[in-house]
Amino acid sequence: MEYVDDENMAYHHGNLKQALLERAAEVIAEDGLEGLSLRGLARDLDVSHAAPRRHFADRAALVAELAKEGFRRAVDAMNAGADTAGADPVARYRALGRSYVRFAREDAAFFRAMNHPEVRAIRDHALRTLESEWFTTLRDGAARAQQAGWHPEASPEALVAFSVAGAMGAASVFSDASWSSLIDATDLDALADEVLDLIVDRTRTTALPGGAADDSENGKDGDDERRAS
Amino acid sequence: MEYVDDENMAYHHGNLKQALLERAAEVIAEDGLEGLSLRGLARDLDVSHAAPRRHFADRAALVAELAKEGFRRAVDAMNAGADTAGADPVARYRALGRSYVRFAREDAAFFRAMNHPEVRAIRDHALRTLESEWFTTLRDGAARAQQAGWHPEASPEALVAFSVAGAMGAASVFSDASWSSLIDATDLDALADEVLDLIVDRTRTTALPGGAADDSENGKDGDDERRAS
DNA sequence: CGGTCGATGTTGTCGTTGGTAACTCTCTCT
DNA sequence: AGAGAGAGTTACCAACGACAACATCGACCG
Repeated sequence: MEYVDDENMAYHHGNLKQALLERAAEVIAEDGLEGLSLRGLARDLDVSHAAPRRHFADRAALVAELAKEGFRRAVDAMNAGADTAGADPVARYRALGRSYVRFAREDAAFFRAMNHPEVRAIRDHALRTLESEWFTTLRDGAARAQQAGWHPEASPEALVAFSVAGAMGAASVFSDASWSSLIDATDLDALADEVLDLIVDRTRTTALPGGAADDSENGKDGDDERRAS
Repeated sequence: MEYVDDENMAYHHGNLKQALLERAAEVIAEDGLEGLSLRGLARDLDVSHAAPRRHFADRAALVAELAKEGFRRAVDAMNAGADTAGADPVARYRALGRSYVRFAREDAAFFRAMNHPEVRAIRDHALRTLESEWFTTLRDGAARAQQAGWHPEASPEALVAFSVAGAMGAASVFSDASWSSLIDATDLDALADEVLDLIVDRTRTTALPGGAADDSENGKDGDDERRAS
């Protein structure tokens, strides 16, 4: 089965599975998940309508695969973002959220797939595992931020629920053109940063005896990357 | 056309339109929007598969009608909630959010309909108007809270985006069993209240010279109703 | 070198759904 | 009484997901 390297082959498509996933992401980016059909994908790739079945048991399996990739990308982006934010747990936590919102905006097709009700109803084990991995990433970030003095008065469960709600809400609002259009803003990325400052409110951080949270005063825009859209 | 009063009539169903909407809400509550089909509704109501067409041009029109009702209920609930919260704009704003989350939990079928991607893509004028009415309710609440001293440092646009994100995020998380299951909590209503306290952080309210915001010290649980789930 | 075999793709078919058209029944109004 | 509108019915079509049976290609093995 190792005759695949890069390009197309005669009868066998060569890498139909990957091609299906890529085309599906394009379709979702254009028309949303509702506009995705297996037969449509097959047409777009010039294969027969039953060809996709060799690679995905059903439509749900295909979109589950996209959602899984989405969770992987989200977690990677969040970890990478946190790592560029330095050592302060609160700054790292904010970068976590910032990277997630950015992921939702840039990889909107994957974000949509992950959060579509139709996909959320899928009980695929690998998918749920990746979802809980994403959740754990966010939860641990919140816990570490709290240990560093952020919102010490809040219960850990409330803080994690607040984190999920804030991350999901911000990502949804800023990745959905229909929501953004209600908001009067020219630079959505800058606005997203302001919203993140309201979620990760540094004034609610009490300095702790340990010196780990000391460099939190490099300003609210401590992250090094700025987008130029 | 006034032979309709309460119950069924022989050949004509009598109030098929309302029956369709009610049954549709039930189906959505059970199986989500994905499980809703016009033919299924017709079967459930013992009418022919084409009967719904007399009342709804297509499936989108039916679910748009549900979504519209959802926005009406949400706005009503939010206004009613604010009115029970007294005069302090910050308390009113918090009650606004609290009522919205509560609406999302109690009228989950309508909430799902309002926020389903398939419905969000509908360009129905009345629907969009009601959506923007909901948005305005939230925006005005946030603006008044800010005028009363809440988050004076934030830009109005950021504050409204933060409000939408927080409200949508909290409502989504607490109305979706699959999300709630990730969070370790026994009393979701109490947890939702804690999350609301994190969103509407009263410690970020600076007392203003005008006395309008003076009675804000009736505590964070100033709302009179408590749910017993 | 020829044959088997599994992976991959194709054609054909079925049931369900949304959507449309043409027809029928019932009530109302003149 | 009869026209006409409202509401429901039957019949039909296209698209889709799913499934089964068949065909083709390359790999591997004797």
